[in-house]
Amino acid sequence: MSVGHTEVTTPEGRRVITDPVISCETPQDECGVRDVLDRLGDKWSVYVVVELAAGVKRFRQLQRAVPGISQRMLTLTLRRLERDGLVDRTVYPTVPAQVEYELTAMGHSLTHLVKALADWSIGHRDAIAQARRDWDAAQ
Amino acid sequence: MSVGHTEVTTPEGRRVITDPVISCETPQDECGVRDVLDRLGDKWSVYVVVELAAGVKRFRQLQRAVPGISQRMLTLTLRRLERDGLVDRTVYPTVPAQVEYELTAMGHSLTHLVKALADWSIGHRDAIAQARRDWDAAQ
DNA sequence: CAGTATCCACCTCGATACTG
DNA sequence: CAGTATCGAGGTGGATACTG
Repeated sequence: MSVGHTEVTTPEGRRVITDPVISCETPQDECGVRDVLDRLGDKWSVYVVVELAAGVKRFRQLQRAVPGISQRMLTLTLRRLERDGLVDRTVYPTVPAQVEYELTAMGHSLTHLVKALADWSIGHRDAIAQARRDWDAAQ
Repeated sequence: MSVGHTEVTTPEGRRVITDPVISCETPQDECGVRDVLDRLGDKWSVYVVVELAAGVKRFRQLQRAVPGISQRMLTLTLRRLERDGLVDRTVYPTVPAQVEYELTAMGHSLTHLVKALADWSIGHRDAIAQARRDWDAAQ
């Protein structure tokens, strides 16, 4: 896979792009970019990752920290993150059960990007909201 | 909204996090972070943004550049990006019609994050794939 | 506390056909 | 070329109830 592009100058002098910027040998797997985006794209992963970025947390602690997430979705989200090697799960055989979640090294390396995304998000939320109002009004 | 956290040291000497890292006055709108993530999370937006990051492109050009995208999804994706103020659409009243798409300034500012994400993705795809194999084998 | 199981509403997306 | 319209399959996520 490659990330790059080819610029061509037309006879009219306009610069246009001819080649795909992301090109894959196997378009089906989409170069593994989807692997990450699927995790970032689902409804809760980013919030869970951001919470865990601050440190180790238990299941209930996470559920309180992420407003609105259901038990089912927190479980699913954590399992997927664990499967992808982004989160470690530690079970303490106490009664009642106690389980700690923490980011792996790979999970932490993703954190910087996620935070940058959150910051961009917050910085542009008003502009986006305004753009939407304008667009909707124009329709 | 705030991005931050509060560390507390327990009587046992363990550091734990008590407060949500992302806290919103209105949990419903999720601080506008979802506004961005929804766009990044859908199946095609990132690819379209990456293609447009390289320069102006027409509809068909985009469709060729993004393997597998249907006419319908390209239209929907572009409309949503346009509505969010990330993409500009210019119609030339020729026959047949010709429409050019390009990133707005805001769209370009998102590009850096998207590229960073794509790079991270590519850099960790093997590690993630391996983690998944391990996890699946353990089940 | 930390889950699992089930059911269901919704929404996204793909395929297909048609239009200016 | 650049769309729109319609249909239908599949997947995501919420509510609820139950368990070790």
